[in-house]
Amino acid sequence: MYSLTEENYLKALFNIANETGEVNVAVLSKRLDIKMPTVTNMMKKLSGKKLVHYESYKPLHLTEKGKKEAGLIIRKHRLIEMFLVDKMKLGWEDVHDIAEQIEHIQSSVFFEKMDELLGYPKVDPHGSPIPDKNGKVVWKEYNKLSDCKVGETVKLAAVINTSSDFLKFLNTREMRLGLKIKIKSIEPFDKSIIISYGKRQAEALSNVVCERLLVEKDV
Amino acid sequence: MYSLTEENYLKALFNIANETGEVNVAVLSKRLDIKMPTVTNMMKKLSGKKLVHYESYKPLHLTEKGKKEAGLIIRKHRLIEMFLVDKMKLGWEDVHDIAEQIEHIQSSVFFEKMDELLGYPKVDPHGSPIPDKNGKVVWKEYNKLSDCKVGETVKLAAVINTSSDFLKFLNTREMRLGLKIKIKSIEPFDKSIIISYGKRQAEALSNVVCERLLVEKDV
DNA sequence: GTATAAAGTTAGAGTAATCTAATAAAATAT
DNA sequence: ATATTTTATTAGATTACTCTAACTTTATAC
Repeated sequence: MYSLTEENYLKALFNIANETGEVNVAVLSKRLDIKMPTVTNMMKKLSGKKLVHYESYKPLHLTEKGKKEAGLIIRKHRLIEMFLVDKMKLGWEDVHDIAEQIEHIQSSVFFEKMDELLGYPKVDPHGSPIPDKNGKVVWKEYNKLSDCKVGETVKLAAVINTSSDFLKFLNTREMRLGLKIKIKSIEPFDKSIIISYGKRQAEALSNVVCERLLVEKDV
Repeated sequence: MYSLTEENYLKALFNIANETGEVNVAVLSKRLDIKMPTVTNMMKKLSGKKLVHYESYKPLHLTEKGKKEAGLIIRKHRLIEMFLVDKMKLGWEDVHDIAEQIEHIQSSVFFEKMDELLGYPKVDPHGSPIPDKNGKVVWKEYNKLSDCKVGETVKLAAVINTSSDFLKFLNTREMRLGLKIKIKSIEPFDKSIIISYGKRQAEALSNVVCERLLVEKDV
């Protein structure tokens, strides 16, 4: 259908738009580690295929068709991540790179079976929503841990910016999705916080970490 | 390491050599559905990488290095087929095309985990041996069903030339690996045979089919 | 509001893998 | 032994994706 290269551009456009709202050539170029002129060329190509709205010197937008295609690729990616963690017992810090490769496979039966075996999951191992079969994705409204108040008890629902290093850091603190966390105090100076959870009565987390942790409030 | 394209050439060279002994440009061209001049070019390239012994107008041979690399790719392919049948419950007629795509993935942890989950299998769902971690493959000495004598009882061990159509044909006859088969009679004229197995007391099989079924004699 | 910086585009070139057309070598048939 | 067919190679073109260098447009700073 679409080339591996095209799929990677679509996915990046979709993800950057979700993370930061606006996508331009420079940002896309950095994300994909591809030089700007190459990105411009590809935007013209994808525009010709009605996947991207492209106008010179303007921000980039996926068309509805482009969003759907991107959503379907991300659906595959997240299903695979779920499969690798749930069925193959790999760590959540290890699955991204593998999923990145398998996501380009063309085989409806393979992904349908995977979905079925997993029990039609709604989120991936990092708490990100899995788009439906039409590529549509619904984000639940979570709060950042950094926006919570002292005394609140919350449940860890998702992590932002799932770099392997960050996930390994969470592993050393025995933090995983579903964990109930109580906010014990917040340091006004640097916004670092002290939390308690499980057997740990006083773990300190920097604001940088807390901004990457999404929680549900009604526990 | 090697490109997807290079891997496909290596695999084809390996497989054709195993099936028919000699590989030349014309045969390889047909197998890969790639024109002969392109194949010649690639042979020179692979020769430069010490994967193929190439001399103009001579048959093609993998080097030891080439055999190892090809064996490792086929190892991945067959492990994946086993995984798809065993763990994902896909039919043995459906797994080849999917494995063909996943086999190019680079991730030692993924394939090691797969091997472990499968209990370190020695053969794939079609009875073909899975090369070891050095790419070495050992073929068991099987007999063709077409070479067996009347009265013998044998066990179905492997199938040759695993096209989807042939496997679907076997499905309709409820034939699968491990099946015990008794040869009831052989028609001298066309070498078709009558066998009995399971609940089936008299199934007729053409010689074409029997030549594709490999069996073990000591049951 | 002009100067500088950042972002974006155009033009031209390179690489990997493919093709077609023409030619050459080897194998086969008469 | 020559003619024909099959197999293989050479030469040159094409496509997809990438790059660098040079130039243009837009944004930012003072």
